[in-house]
Amino acid sequence: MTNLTGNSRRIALVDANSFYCSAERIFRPDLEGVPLVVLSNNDGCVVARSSEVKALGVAMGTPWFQMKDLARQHRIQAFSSNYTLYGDISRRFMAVLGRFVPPDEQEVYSIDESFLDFTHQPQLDLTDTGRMIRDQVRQWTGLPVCVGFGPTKTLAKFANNAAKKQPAWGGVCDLTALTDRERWEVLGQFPVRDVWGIGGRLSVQLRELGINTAGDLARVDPKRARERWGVVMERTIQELTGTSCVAWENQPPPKQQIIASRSFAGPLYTVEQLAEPIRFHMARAAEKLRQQGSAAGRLGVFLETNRFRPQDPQYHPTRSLPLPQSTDDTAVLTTWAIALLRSVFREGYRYVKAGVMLDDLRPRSVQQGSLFGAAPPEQDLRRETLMGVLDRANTKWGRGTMGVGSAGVKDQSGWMMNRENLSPCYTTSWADVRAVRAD
DNA sequence: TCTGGGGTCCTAGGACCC
DNA sequence: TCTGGGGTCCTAGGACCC
Repeated sequence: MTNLTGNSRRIALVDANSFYCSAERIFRPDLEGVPLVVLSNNDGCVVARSSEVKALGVAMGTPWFQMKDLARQHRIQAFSSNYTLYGDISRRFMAVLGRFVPPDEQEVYSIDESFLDFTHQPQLDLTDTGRMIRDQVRQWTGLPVCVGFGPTKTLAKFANNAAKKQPAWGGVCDLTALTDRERWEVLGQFPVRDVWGIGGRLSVQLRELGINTAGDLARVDPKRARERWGVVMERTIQELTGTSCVAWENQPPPKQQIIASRSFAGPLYTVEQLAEPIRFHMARAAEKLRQQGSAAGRLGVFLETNRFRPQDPQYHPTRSLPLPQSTDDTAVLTTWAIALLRSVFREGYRYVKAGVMLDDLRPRSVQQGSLFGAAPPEQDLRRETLMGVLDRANTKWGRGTMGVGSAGVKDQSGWMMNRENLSPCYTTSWADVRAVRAD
């Protein structure tokens, strides 16, 4: 039988429980124990469920309108997603975790998860460390978290999932402290679907082959798995058996693609109507582009009809083009985006969503000048200043304060999203800061 | 009537080039 | 009858993640 800890790394994965729900509860202690969901943009579907709602059998992604009866029956509280709040809570959470390891031994993996590498602190008892992390995060941010330890990232993720599912373990699971036999036993207790990298489709295929548990998968020959499913599956199996294949990324790599899109509040029908959200999304995407110091070499636009209404004629075009010169200029990008919109638009459809994509991103500093049509340097400089002013104004006074053309000013009533149950921005807006009375 | 948004990697086929 | 090899770009789709 394979030795699961042939290498001696000690990796932790810390993950907040029902992060968005827990973030809403921090400033509403009265919601402790109350069934709670957080909804996606447009109040469309459930993206976070408190444990009470999970116990009711509500699946992730359930459309909100389909569960309104259930919600009334069980007095489920629903919040529109408040990413300003969650982003700020996340920063505080990550800062607390950063106290346990040197900076390059923390990898912030997502808004609510972080890897920590304890390999270079062999003196620590990991189960004790896990408990300390839990206590400190709870005390300093109010978030409940679970901690998993393993010799690879995949096993650390697995341990974290195990800790969440086995309340008796007290929110901490250290696979590195177990004997080989115990470890295989734990792997055998959880379905293969719980393994990082095994989604709904693959787990069905695996089960048809009699591979039901994580332990079964760990026993599959990686080479044969590669022939059948590809290199990703091969790496997953190697990680499960203790061989590290997933790189450590303490610095988030620059994005290779930037997308901005939204469903509309209601359907749109004309190219003039669609131009509004396209301008708006292009402004957001270009802002993100400038934030990471990149310029885009390729730009795309896509439209969607409602795929849940088979009775409607369906059309979901996407078209992109290489730009003559890579740029981060909102006005230039918007002009091309509108041209693309006009080229893909067709009359007679009920459009429910539109978006833009920026690809072929490169650092702005090494941008190649184009032989033809390049702007003279002083004009480039003026544009750069203009973009800087625009980004600062939108940061300071709110998105949509300033835009190019009509991106920030026109009527947004037809397509701007619904957010009926938005909580206050307790930590980022002075108007929303909670008052504590001393009497 | 109402069904999220933003990413990654991998594969495969066709066009085209030398 | 015999019908290269290797590379890029583009598009599309499939799978996964949070």
